[in-house]
Amino acid sequence: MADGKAGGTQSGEALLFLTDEQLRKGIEAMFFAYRGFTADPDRILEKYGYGRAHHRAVHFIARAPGTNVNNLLAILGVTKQSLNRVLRTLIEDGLVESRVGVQDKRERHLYLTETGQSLEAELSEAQRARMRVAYRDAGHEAVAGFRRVLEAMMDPDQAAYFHAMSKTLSKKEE
Amino acid sequence: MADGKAGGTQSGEALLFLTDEQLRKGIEAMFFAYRGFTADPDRILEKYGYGRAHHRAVHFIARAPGTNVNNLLAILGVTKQSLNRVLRTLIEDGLVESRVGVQDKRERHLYLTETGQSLEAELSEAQRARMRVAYRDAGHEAVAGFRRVLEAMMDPDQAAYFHAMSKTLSKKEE
DNA sequence: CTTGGAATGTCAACAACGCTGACTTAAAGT
DNA sequence: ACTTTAAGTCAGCGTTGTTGACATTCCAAG
Repeated sequence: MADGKAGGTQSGEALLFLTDEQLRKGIEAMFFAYRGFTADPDRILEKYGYGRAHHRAVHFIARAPGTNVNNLLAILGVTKQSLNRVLRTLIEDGLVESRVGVQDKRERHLYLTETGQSLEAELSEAQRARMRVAYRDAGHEAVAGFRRVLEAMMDPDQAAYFHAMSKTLSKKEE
Repeated sequence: MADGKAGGTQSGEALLFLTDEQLRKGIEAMFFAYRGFTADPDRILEKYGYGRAHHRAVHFIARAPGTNVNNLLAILGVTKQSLNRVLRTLIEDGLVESRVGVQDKRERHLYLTETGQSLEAELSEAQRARMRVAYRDAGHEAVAGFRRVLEAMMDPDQAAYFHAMSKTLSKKEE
């Protein structure tokens, strides 16, 4: 436990040889890759005076148009106050529209305006471009593995949102 | 460009079929997985009153004992002032030792104390545990793919640090 | 030996974005 | 009628990032 060179904790030896060193490399790969992952959007956001929190909000509103605030809160995993600060500026700047629910008037359904859609497109395109190159460089088998490991790394409840996301294109609006 | 359902930008069709939808899923997988990735360390850090910045510093000092501040700065990609604030508390709390260089006395070489090593071990063990489970669940082919995609996602200079990291166990101290 | 520049550290101020706690409004459920 | 839920707001705080300015120390070149 002192040096963790090769005799460290291991499990599942029957199937996988996982030295602490290999696991550490995986950890560092996540760290460096995530920085690359956010680098392009960060540069774009800076032009408009927004931050990552704005990007996340815009992304998931684009993904599930008409979602309400509570749902977005659960996906993003932040507090109401934190999201509200971001959402307010996006609404004030005319990127997001907040419509009062018809069935339940307490709820606000969120939509991107045309301006919002164009920012989202710009951010998304930059991020997808990087993913596309990385996917192509790595090959399609690598992509499948990449996705499998990432899914296994999520917290179960987070993973549920991740899977639901594909289907959340069904709008439960009014 | 309005909906990006299936007719979006594609490249490398000869080898890979990459719809915008698949790329978006990859992006979201990174988002949710990174949250899982940091969740365990975050809980531990909270016990001691530290944050992620402390974790990163401790991790890379453990990785390259005797590294100087400038090198750490380049790896972490933050400003001197930002790192210094974190480093100061770690030194005050007796987790990190800063030794004046012998060859060049302007440089400070950084080392973990025993206390620092034990915190690092606790953080690292938690994070490795999650990686281990994720790796096992995904299978070893998936692991190789995971690593390949992550590497392809890094900025070139970041990737250089990532690769150098393995060899930086060579101490250039005094 | 003096001087320029590199490495380091420090101070102040600020911004983004998390958090808690308290409170209001409106609408829905019971 | 009463309670709960959804949303928004205000105030305050902590971490971590940023600039800019400035001091110190010390190597190295003139």
